[in-house]
Amino acid sequence: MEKYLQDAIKPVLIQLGLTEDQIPEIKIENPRDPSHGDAATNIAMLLAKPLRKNPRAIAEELVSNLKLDKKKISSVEIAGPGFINFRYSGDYIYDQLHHVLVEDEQFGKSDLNKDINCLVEFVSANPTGPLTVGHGRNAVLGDTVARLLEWTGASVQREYYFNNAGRQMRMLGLSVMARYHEKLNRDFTFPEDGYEGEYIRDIANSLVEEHGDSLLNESDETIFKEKAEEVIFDDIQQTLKRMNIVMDSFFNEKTLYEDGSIDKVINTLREKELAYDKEGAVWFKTTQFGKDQDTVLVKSSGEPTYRLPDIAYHTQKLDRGYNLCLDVFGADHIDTYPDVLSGIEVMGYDKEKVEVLVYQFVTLVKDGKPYKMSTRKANFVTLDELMDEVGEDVTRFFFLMRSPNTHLEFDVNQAKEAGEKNPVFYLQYAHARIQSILRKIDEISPISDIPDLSILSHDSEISLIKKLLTFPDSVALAAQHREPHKLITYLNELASGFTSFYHDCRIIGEKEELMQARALLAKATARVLANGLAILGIQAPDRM
RNA sequence: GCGCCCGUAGCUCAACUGGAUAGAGCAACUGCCUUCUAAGCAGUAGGUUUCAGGUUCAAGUCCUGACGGGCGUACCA
Repeated sequence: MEKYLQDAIKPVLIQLGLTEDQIPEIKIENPRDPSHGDAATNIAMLLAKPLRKNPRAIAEELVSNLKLDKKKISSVEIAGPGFINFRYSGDYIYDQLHHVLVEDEQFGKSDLNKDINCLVEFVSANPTGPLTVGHGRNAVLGDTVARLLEWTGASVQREYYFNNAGRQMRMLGLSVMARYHEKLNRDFTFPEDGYEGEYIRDIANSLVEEHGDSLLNESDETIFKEKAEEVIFDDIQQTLKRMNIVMDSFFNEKTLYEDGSIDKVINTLREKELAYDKEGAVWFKTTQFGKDQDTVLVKSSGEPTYRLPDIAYHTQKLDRGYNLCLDVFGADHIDTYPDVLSGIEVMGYDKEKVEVLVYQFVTLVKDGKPYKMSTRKANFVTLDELMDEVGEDVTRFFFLMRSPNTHLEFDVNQAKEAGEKNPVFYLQYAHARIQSILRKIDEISPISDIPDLSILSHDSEISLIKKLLTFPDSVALAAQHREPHKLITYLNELASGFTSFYHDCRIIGEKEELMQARALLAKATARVLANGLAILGIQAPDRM
């Protein structure tokens, strides 16, 4: 419809004497206030300046020359400072409602992003411990944005990037080793920055079960580290699966050393004189790209910092043919992003193809007080614990509920409430309620596929239908902004629209024709709720 | 100090990226279950969008400055 209106308006503007490039983008939007019609454009106001005319006069001229299909648009009004408001005709609305039912599980999909071949990299927690609440937001955001992109036609790959070498992993191995000795009542020294979580003991215990005391003579931590990695990765994958997340690939940072990507980056930077040696380390001239300081790429110990593999990783991703690399990470990593972009640009890649989705931190709140969380110490809350407490659907929903750009306060008490206070159930309840009605109708008189929908004329019916029709727009909007919460806002409005309808209009007990039409409207609503919840990765239950 | 993000109802947050009378949920108050699920509905109250300027037909949204909060600013990831 949006396109239809744009295509109708454009020739009129040309007719009014404007050239192709004088015409600004013709924006069609859904007015907030339904009394302003179903679609509106501000084009007349935008043209006021170049045409040096009163916007209302432009609007009038435009409207009088506009040829619109009566079957689609029933009225056009000029309002306020020069808005042009369009109202859909009944025929159009009923036809589109029918369309929802025909498309069914596909309704809401588009080919908006059909040219995008995207790699979404997310979670990417190193296997040093179970996923925590902090990772939760990352995981759910990444997965849901991936789903949104898929719904808009993109082809999407989900990848988990990790590093199982380096200091942190060594520390993990040493921690397990210490616990192993502890378990066998031997002397042990727990490393100073070791991992203190209880899970380390579990890993050590299972080593005792498998190997008895035969590992006591192991002089280095390797075997402990490997066991830890295996157990922890297993645990992480289970947690992800529980959250409805399945990765397509896991990418080990080590690969970048093996395939020469790392050397290539260093060499290229040196050739371009953007990398240099100082005090035994290799530095990247980030000051050339507007930074206050140059940054270290390779430490004097010979170990690279994370920035170097990060750059190599991105070039590698682009080499694999993706035209969009979407990285999801927390606000604390924001500073590395410009360096990576500078790096890949120097390497001759298009930095426009790399996009970052940054999210702010999560605070868990319980009984009105924030949880204290420190990752290294034992007092973090794992994602599994959180899901045990509030459930998987609620967990996903809460992480998606807010704009990624604002801090998220996760109120555990509110999340635990089975009803009223919990916004997830509102959506699921609406769906379950409709299914229940449909089951009952099915017993009385099975729903026909082609009732006369034009019998639907109550305000609640009409506004519900119109709400249903904007679902694809809402999916597209959320996808383009990479902001799933926009879809949640929509679904809340939809559910609210349904409950008003439910309140105002009875279905069962009305005369056959009306019951059939209303049943179909309810069915379409359930479909859209289910599709929306599917994008969010949340169940749409048939009974509650 | 510098960089990024944020400041909207008592609380948690929206506001289609510059549009028309700033909206939801929770908390408070008033009604509504003999009828399709009350995990619900209808209504009341709650605002100088932190403050001060500016840009324009139009500013919560853009610009400048202040104030307040978060994160970063490592040869940690």
